[in-house]
Amino acid sequence: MANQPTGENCKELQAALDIISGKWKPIILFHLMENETLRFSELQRAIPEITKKMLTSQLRELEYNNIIDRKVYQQVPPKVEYSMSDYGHGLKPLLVSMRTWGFNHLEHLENLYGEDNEKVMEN
Amino acid sequence: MANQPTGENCKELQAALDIISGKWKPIILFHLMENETLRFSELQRAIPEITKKMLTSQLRELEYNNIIDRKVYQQVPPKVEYSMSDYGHGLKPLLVSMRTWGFNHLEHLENLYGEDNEKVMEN
DNA sequence: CTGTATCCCCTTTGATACTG
DNA sequence: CAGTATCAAAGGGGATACAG
Repeated sequence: MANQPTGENCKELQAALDIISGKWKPIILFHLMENETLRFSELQRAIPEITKKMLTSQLRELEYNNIIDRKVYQQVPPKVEYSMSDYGHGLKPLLVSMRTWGFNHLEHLENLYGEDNEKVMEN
Repeated sequence: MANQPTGENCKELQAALDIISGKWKPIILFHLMENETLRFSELQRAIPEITKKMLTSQLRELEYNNIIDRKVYQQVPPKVEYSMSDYGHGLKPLLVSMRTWGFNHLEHLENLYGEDNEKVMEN
């Protein structure tokens, strides 16, 4: 997220990529798009392999970018709910377009390199 | 590009992201979208900060994914031309959508956090 | 001119323990 | 429950030298 030279032309594209790229952001976004609101622990259960640290940091980035809302209930034990923000819903069409293109691309790669080929591409 | 858990749901989205994310791929793609064909050295001049190693590896990935074509002229000194493939042109609308969203998002961030704020976000 | 081959660094991600 | 703190590992990216 720091050093992107990208010659003045595509800093906008990079801005978009910063939101949705990363190992966990896509799946977090999909869960929040499908679920209205989710608690921290519900997200953890939905994405079992993620650590609290990563879940926290990715949620914080999305919140900073106003894609999601974070609602804290002042109670013990704590309860925090995450949901897409109004603004964040504007990201949905883009995500859907990307998923569609990606779906077709995976098919395209199969046609090129065969059925059960995992992307090997060593070096 | 390796370990993406992404729970079966958004491997398609990840597939799309794999193509266009990375420090150099967006700018490489934009240059190739604007120029029909470019030689290796022309790309280097267009993106002065990139090293040969990175330029080579990113071009190879794009070629592997059939986004760009690589044409080698068997001559001395060597001459290699890169261009978007027919298939690769199908990526253009998506890239444009992302740039548009990113443009608006940068504006959105300005409204939220002020004019000359670089994204600070420590921690 | 168009690359490869090494070696090094830095950022991102992960494991684990601790806290209000 | 919802995090933070600390330390370690991994992978992407960079500097430089060499090669066909």
